[in-house]
This record gives sequence, C-alpha cells and structure tokens, in this order.
Amino acid sequence: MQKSTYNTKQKKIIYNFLLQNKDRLMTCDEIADSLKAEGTPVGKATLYRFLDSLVSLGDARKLSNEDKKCAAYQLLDKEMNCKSHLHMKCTCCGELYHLGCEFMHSVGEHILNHHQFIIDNSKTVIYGVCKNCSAKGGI
Amino acid sequence: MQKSTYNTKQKKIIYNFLLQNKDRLMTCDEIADSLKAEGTPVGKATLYRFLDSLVSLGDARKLSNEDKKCAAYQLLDKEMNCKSHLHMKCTCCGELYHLGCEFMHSVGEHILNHHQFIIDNSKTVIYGVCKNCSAKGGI
DNA sequence: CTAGTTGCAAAGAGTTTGCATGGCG
DNA sequence: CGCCATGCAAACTCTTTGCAACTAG
Repeated sequence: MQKSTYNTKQKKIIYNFLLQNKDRLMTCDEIADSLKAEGTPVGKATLYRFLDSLVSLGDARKLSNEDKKCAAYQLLDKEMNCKSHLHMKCTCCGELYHLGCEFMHSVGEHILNHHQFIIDNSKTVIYGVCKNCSAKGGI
Repeated sequence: MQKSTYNTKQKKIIYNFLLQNKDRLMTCDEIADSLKAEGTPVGKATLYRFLDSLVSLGDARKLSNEDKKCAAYQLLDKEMNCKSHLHMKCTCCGELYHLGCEFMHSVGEHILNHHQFIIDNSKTVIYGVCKNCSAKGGI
C-alpha cells in the first residue's frame, strides 16, 4: 500500500476507500465527506498530504480537467494495469471507462511512430458522452 | 469575434492576443502579464469574464489538467477546425500539437463503434512527451 | 522514546462577485 | 443618454503550511 514510514490508521482508511472507488475520479471534498459519513473522518490536510504522496509514488493520479475547479484523484489499479491504457470519462454521468482493447494499443503506437509522441496514460483522460447518456439525450 | 453586446477595446485586445497565440494553452496570469508587457493591460476580472464567455460560446476552451492549479485557455481556431480533431500537449515543453491525420479520425470512429462513446475534442487533451523533449531526455 | 503523522487554523493562490465609474452604440 | 462593461477590492474556494499534540514502531 503506501511506502511512507508509518502505517497509520488514517492512511489505511483513505487507501481502503480509494480501493473501493477505484473506478471513480473523486475530489478531496468528496472523499472527506464520504469518510465522515462512514464515521471515519480524516482531516483535509492529511488527505491532501497522503493523496499527493500516493501520486508521487505513482500509485494514484490527480486530474483537474473536470469543469470543477478542484482536482480529482484515483487509485491506479495494478490488477487492472491502469497505467497501460487510456481512460474515457463521461462528462454527463461521470462514469470512467477503461480503454484496454487491442486497437487502442495500436493508437499509442501510431502516435509514437507517426507523430513521435509518447502518450502518458496516467495524465490523459478522454472526455465525451457514453452510450447511456447519449441515449438519454445528455450532452 | 465575440457575440456580447458591446465591442469594447479590452475585448479586441484579448481576442487579438488569443489569436496570435492560438497554438498555446495559456493561463489567465500569463495572458494578463503578456498584455501588460505589451502596454495594453486588462483587468483580471475582465479577462476571466470575457474568457468564460468565449468558452460558453464555443469559441475557446478551458482546460485545467496542467499540474498547475489554474486553468488554461485557448481559442478554438475555426480555420484549423480545431473542434474536429484531438490535441496532444507535451508535459515537458508545453507545446501543443494538432492530431488531424486520417488514422486519428478512425480512432474516433472506433471508440464510437466499439465503445459507444462520443469523444468531445474540445475537452480532451492527450498528455505525453514530444520527440524534441524525449531526445533531450525530458520526462 | 523518537521521528513521522495528524489536524487545526492561518496563510496562499486562483477565481468570482459587488459596485461605482466609464464607454459603446 | 441608457445600458453594458470595466476594474478595483472584497469575498470565496481549494490547497498548502506551521505547529503543537499524538502515535506507530
């Protein structure tokens, strides 16, 4: 889990919560509120500090392109191998999708070979509208 | 240019500056500082208000995923048809690249057909490292 | 016991808003 | 001349930092 020196109660709480929500991008406020609602509140400062340490260790990522002003965090699931593929986020319902198919891997190769650009999967999110939402007429 | 009611001096200044820098994603501070340096300073509040109106009119876009905490803006160039293709930004040098080739258009179709997801080109930026920077050993 | 960690509160940074003044049409 | 826009300053929001109390090892 975390590689910091001490394995505190708060870190376990935060990490477990992220693990349960590994398919979501959540802001600090959302995480703090959820933890408080679960009866295991953690200080905002602690949250920010621990999340940033997870990000710098490469265990989580931090994204801001959310129309919101605040950053969203997500655990980079090792089993799902999240670092090896891109993700799409529906701007309507917020659902996050993994793009792990063969074709999409060839996209990375195309961009590398034809555009000489190395994609950073952990910093990139493709935004758009998923089928559920476009069926409902969402934008 | 802008569809707001009055065509003021400040709006012209801001719009022309964005036009000259249409290949860059710039923060409010950068824009304000540049305009001040050019001897045509514009108030921050005016900048934020006009940029947001351009964004809601679809003439510009606002992105935040910049490691920076603040948002970056860019005019959506109609001649380049920026809304019809994706963009890549080098996290090292900041350069913005247009991905207007045929293959990349087929990516949009693949994602639509196989993942039932409609990409929003104006909200998406692919992050990574360009050839110049990887040659220099950049990350 | 000792060093890292927590959490409050204060400081910072970026953005938004209220309001009197100013300028476009 | 009326109404919208500007710009200052204050208000807000999100995030970071300082510091004393706390706790894991």
